Amino acid sequence: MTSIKDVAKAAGVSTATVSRVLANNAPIKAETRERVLEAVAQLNYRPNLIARSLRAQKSAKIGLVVSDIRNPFFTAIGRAVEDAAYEQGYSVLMCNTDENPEKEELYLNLLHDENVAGVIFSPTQQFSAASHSYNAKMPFVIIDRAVESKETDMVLLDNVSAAYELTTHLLENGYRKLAGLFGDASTTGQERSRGFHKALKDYQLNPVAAHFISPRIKQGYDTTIALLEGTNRPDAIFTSNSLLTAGAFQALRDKKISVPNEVALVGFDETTWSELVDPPITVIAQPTEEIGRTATELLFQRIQEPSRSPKTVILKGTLLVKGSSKKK
Amino acid sequence: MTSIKDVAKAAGVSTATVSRVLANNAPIKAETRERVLEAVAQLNYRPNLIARSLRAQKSAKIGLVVSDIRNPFFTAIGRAVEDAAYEQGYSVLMCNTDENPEKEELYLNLLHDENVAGVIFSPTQQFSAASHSYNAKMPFVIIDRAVESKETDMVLLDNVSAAYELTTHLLENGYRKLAGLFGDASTTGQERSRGFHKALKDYQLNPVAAHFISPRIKQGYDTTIALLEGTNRPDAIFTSNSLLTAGAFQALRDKKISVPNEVALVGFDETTWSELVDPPITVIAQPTEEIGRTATELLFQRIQEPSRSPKTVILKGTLLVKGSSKKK
DNA sequence: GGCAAAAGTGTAAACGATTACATTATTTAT
DNA sequence: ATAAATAATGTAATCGTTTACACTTTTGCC
Repeated sequence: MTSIKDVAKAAGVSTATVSRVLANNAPIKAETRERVLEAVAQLNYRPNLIARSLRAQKSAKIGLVVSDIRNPFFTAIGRAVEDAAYEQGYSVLMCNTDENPEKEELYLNLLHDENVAGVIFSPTQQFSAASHSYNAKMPFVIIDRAVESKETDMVLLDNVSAAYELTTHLLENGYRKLAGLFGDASTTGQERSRGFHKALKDYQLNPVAAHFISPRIKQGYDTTIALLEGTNRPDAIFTSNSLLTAGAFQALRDKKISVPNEVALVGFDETTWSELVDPPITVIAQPTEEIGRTATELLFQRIQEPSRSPKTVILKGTLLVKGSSKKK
Repeated sequence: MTSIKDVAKAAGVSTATVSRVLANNAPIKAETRERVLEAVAQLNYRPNLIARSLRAQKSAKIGLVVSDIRNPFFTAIGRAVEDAAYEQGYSVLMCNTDENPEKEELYLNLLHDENVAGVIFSPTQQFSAASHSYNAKMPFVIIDRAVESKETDMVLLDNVSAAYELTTHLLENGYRKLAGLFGDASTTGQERSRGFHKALKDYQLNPVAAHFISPRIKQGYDTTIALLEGTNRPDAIFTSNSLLTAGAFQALRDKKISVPNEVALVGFDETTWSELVDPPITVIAQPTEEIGRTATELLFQRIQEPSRSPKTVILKGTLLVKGSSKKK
C-alpha cells in the first residue's frame, strides 16, 4: 500500500508537507503543492482514514441508532441522514436496537469506540434516564422521541398537536366511538395518546379503548380483531404508527368491515402503501426528509461547537385526509 | 481517556500482557488475567478500535452498498446483513449509490480507506466491467445482480426461472396480451425479461410491450398509463420490481381498471403493501433474510480465507399467488 | 536431575497519518 | 540595507493499539 511517505519521497518533500497539502491547513508554495498533487495522482495515493482518525482524534463517521430500519419512518430518516452526511463527506454507521436497551448500549459504546464524530439517535424509553451520562461522551442528536435531559439537541414532531388534529378530524366527521392503538416502546406513543385524549375531552367523550401495545403489525392485527369482536365496537381506530396501521387495516379487511362507513382508520406516516390501499389511509405525514436533514445539521453544528447551547427543533406533521376517515 | 497503559500500570503488567488478555491470543496465567480484567473493570477501560484497526490492519466493519435503502428489498437485506454482522461483532456502514457509478466508486474507495473487512455490494451495470480491479482490494460479495467476473462470490436469485414461473402463471390463467416493465438499472431487469420472453415463447406468443425503464414508482405509473391508453391494451402487466409494481398498481387504480378481470398485475418482492391492497398482488417473494445472511456468511468466509475459490449461491424465489392474477 | 519444549511476560518497533516545534527562506517596513 | 515579520518546509513526537523478538520461568520426559 502506498503511504504518505511514498508520496513525500516522490515529490521530494517531507511527509508534513504532503499532509499539509492534503488537509490544506497551512500555507504552501503553489509550486510545491503542485508537485505533491502530481505525486499523489501518480501513485494513486489515498490517505489512510484510520491513521488520520487515530492521530487527529476524530473521524468522518456518524452513527445512526434506531429501533428498526425496516420501519418506513426510519428508512426514510436513514436515507435523509445519509444524504446530508454524504454532502459533508461523512459516512453513516447503521445500528438497529430492536427497542432492546442492551443492544442500544452496546451500539453506543461501539460507536464511541469507533471514534464517531457524533450520533443521531432514537432512544428506547429506558435510555432516557441515562441519557446525560452519554451526553458527555460524544455529540448527540435525539430524534423522534423526547428525552428528559434538556442538555441534548433534539428534533421532534409536535406529537400532541398532530394526534389532536388527527383525532379532531375523526370527530368532525361524525365518529364518536374511538379506539386508540399506541406503541408502547417509545415516548411517541404516549404523546400521541395525550393528543388523542385531549381531542376527545374537547368533545366530552371517552375513548372506547386505548391500548399500549408492541409496535408490530401482528399486535396491531390481534388487538384490532379483539376490538371488533368485543361488545363495544369502535367506529374509528386511531393508530400511532404505520406498523399498527397496517395490522389494523389487515384486521378490518379480514373481518370484512367497510372502511370508512362502518369503521374509520387513521394513523401516522405516509408510506408507499398508505395511498395504494382501498380506501387510502388518512394519516399525519411526518417530514422525514426534514427531520433527518435537520438532525444531521444540528449534529454537525454541535461537532463544531460542542459547548453550544442545546436546541430542540419541533416540526409539524401534515394531515393528509384520504378515504379512510370520511363517511360517504 | 483511559488507555491500555493505564490498565497495564494498574494491573502491574506490561501493555503487551493487557493486549494479550483482551485479544485472547496467547497463553496467560490465570492469576494475571484476572488482575488485568479487574483493572479493566475498575478503570472502565474500553479499547480504542481505531488504534487497534490501524495496528492490526483490519477492522470489524463491513460495508453495504446498495442503490437505495428505501427500496423494500434492500431494506430487508440491510437488516439481515446487520443482524448477521452483529452476531460476529461486526458493524455495518450503509451506502446508497442511487445507481450512480460515481457515487459507487466514491463509496468503494471510502470503504477501502476505512479499512473495512469487506463489502456486500449490489453493483450498477457500469460497475460490472471494472469489478475485477476492486476485487483485489478487499473481500467482496455481490448480491442481487450478477457481474461478469467469475472470481467473485455472489448471492443471486434465479431470476430467469422466477420470471418464467411468474409469466407462465399468467399464461396458465388465460392472459395472453402481456406487457413487461423492467428496471433498466441492473442486470436483474434483463434476466427477468429473459424469463418473461422465454415463457411467452413457449406459448408462441409475443409480448404486447416490453419496456426498460428507470426503476421508480413514477416511471412505472407513467408507462402503465401509456400502455392502458394505447391501441393495443395488455390484459396483464408484468413488473420486475416492487417500485414499478407500485406505479403500475396506482395507474390501474386511477384508470379505474378492474384487476384482475380486465388487467392482471404481477411483480417481484413481498412488501408490506403487496397483500394489503385490493386485490393483493401476486409476486415472486425473494428470500431476503436468507440472501442477506448468506452474503454475510460468505463474506466472513472470504475474510478468513481470501484465497478460497469463489462461490455463487443461487436462491429460488417463491411464487405467491394472490388475487391480482386470477380472473374470477 | 538435566535438557528441551512450552508457557508466560516484557521491550520496543511498528501501523500511517497529523502537528508542535524548529528551522530556513522570503517579504515587508523603516 | 537590515531587522522584524511572515511564509514555507522539515524533524520528530504522537495517537493507542498489536506483535515480533527476546527473555525468564515452568513443565514434561527420560
